[in-house]
Amino acid sequence: MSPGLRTERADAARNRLAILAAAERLLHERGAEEMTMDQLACAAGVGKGTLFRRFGDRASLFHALLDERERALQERFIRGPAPLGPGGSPRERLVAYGREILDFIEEQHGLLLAAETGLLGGRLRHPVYGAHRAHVSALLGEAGYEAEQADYLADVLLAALAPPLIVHQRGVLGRSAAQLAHSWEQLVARLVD
Amino acid sequence: MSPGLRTERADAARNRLAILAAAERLLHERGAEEMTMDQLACAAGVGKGTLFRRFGDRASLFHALLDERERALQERFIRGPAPLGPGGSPRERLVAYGREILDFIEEQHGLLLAAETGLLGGRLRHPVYGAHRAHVSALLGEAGYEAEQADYLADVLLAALAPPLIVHQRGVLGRSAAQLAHSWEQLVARLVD
DNA sequence: GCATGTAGCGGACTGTGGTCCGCTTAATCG
DNA sequence: CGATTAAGCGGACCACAGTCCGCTACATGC
Repeated sequence: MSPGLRTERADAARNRLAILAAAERLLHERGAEEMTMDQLACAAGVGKGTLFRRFGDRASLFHALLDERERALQERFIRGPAPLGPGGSPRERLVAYGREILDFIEEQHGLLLAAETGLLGGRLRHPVYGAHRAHVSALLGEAGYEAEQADYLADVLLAALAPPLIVHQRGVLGRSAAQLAHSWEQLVARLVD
Repeated sequence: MSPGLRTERADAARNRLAILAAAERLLHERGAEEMTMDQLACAAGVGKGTLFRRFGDRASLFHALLDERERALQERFIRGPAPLGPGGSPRERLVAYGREILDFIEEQHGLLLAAETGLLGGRLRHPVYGAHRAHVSALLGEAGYEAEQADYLADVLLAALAPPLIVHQRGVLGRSAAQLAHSWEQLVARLVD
């Protein structure tokens, strides 16, 4: 996949791929919740130390698994076709952005929740959050908000699309995906224009 | 404090108070993060089993410690004086509500973050969340929103006031308490009236 | 008081995330 | 090639949350 630094040792690369492949398989068989790091190390045929050396901690492993799809998602709203990508009004783009995130959560909620279990701040301090925040804030800036309020509102809008909240609304509260998309659209309409 | 059920055994009550007192003390000396359940059991002079029998898990212990202050907070916005309590317009009450929550987080952030570490949904499925949600949703209803959108917006507004987000904005992003209060007011102004 | 049933106790135990450190082995250089 | 070196390996180990179950002692009826 990624060429990586030229100095990655052959066995290291082999193990990294083995771990990712084994993780993918275990996630498919059991859920993310049931997969333990010991099981994964065993299934990948590596020691536990190797696992943690490569991925740091459990949450980061899930981030690594999401990485490819996350990258594609970012590509779509930064350089993809309108209304999600450049070309539409800020309002159209924000509405499309929300729909896209809701779809993404619909497909990846298992991984997303599992990746969320870092104690301090969760996803807030992850670089990925910064990219989304910058995007939303820029759209709000285009829509006429002053920079500081745009940043603030970006945090608010992203909080409204946070995986744990969406999953709660979908599952516990019984909201349909369509209802959430509609409510999001009304929210954006209130804030932009 | 609470009279409790008449059938609470004397030793049980004694232990409950000892645990809460010891927890309060340890939290003051070390932080919430550094306090382990073993230490607490030891400091309170009880077995670990007793600790978990009474409080269920670590997060619930912190909820119990917050309970009194949380109850007082709810009392203030449900039955207290305006503009927080009944008497003002929905918009005034929502602005005051946000300020109150921001103050509350400012004082209790240690406990609030520690109480947040439940895997599934965090505070979303706690009864306390339901009370806040009902309050905010009712105010939005008064302001003219239809019930479903009011519920949705209540979730969004509460997400904007979630302790991890506020702590992140205050600490990492360097926003002042006054800036956050101001941004909140602008947000409410956009959504109500 | 004393017997009796049971709520509550406590600490040994378990499962899991994460660390440590002596050993292995891939890459590099002569 | 063989020697050198350090990146990488792996599994024993640790800390901590949460469980289990035989024992204790509180409340209740006599």
